[in-house]
Amino acid sequence: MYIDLPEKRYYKIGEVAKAFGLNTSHIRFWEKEFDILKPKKNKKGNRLFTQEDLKNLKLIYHLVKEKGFTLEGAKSKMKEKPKEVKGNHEIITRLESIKEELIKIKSQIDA
Amino acid sequence: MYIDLPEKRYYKIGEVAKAFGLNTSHIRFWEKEFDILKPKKNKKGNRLFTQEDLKNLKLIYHLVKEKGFTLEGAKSKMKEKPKEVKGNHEIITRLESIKEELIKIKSQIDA
DNA sequence: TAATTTTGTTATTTATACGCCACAATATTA
DNA sequence: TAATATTGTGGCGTATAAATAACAAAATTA
Repeated sequence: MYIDLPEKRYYKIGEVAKAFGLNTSHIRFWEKEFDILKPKKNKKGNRLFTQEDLKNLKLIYHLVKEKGFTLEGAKSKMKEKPKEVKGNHEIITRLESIKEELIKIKSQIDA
Repeated sequence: MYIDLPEKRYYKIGEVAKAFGLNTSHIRFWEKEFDILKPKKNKKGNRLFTQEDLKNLKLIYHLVKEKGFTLEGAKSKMKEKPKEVKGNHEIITRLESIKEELIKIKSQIDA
């Protein structure tokens, strides 16, 4: 999952969905399920996802799709250990991006 | 969950089910799902649950019913981090029983 | 022996986690 | 401008997962 998105202030639901390989209904469904996921809305009601929202979404994705929690399990995990969960997940995310970097460097050396 | 069972070598499925508040179908269902759960059988085919089986069942129960893992999530968690999972769970179990003890002691002091 | 429990297999039920569609409003592209 | 695309809300449909029930035969227990 998670194709890189360009850096910007707000993302539309379609971009977000595509980046995660989910459809927009799915994103909105998770939004109903998870209190943590609360994108702003503009005057017309369109969702504006911030980087922070993306982080939260990524966390949900991680727990549900990668760790194998039920939605309820993921919710209570986030409620009970918000710091641990968020902290761990940020560390994992950072390590993953470093890994990407290293792989790129390696491929350059090989070339 | 988990009413105490008397100490003995083997437990029948009915006793086990009652102790966990599950029905026997459920136990057999989990047995099919989780490789880790493999009670012996006597010559006639009746299940004989050992203490070790109970531990494993307790662990499954913990992950699925208390932590909120899907069955798949619980399986892969046990596969990927068997020591961590088992170790943690044993520690939790021991601490819980110590807690029980302490509560008993406290109630005696209060009296 | 009679009552209860257990067996494996299969069927059924319930719960979870979405997917899809309708319809309207707005935005983008040709 | 016209056609196409995107977003919204809301509701209904559904695939899969998870749990339970049903069954007759065999075993165990009282």
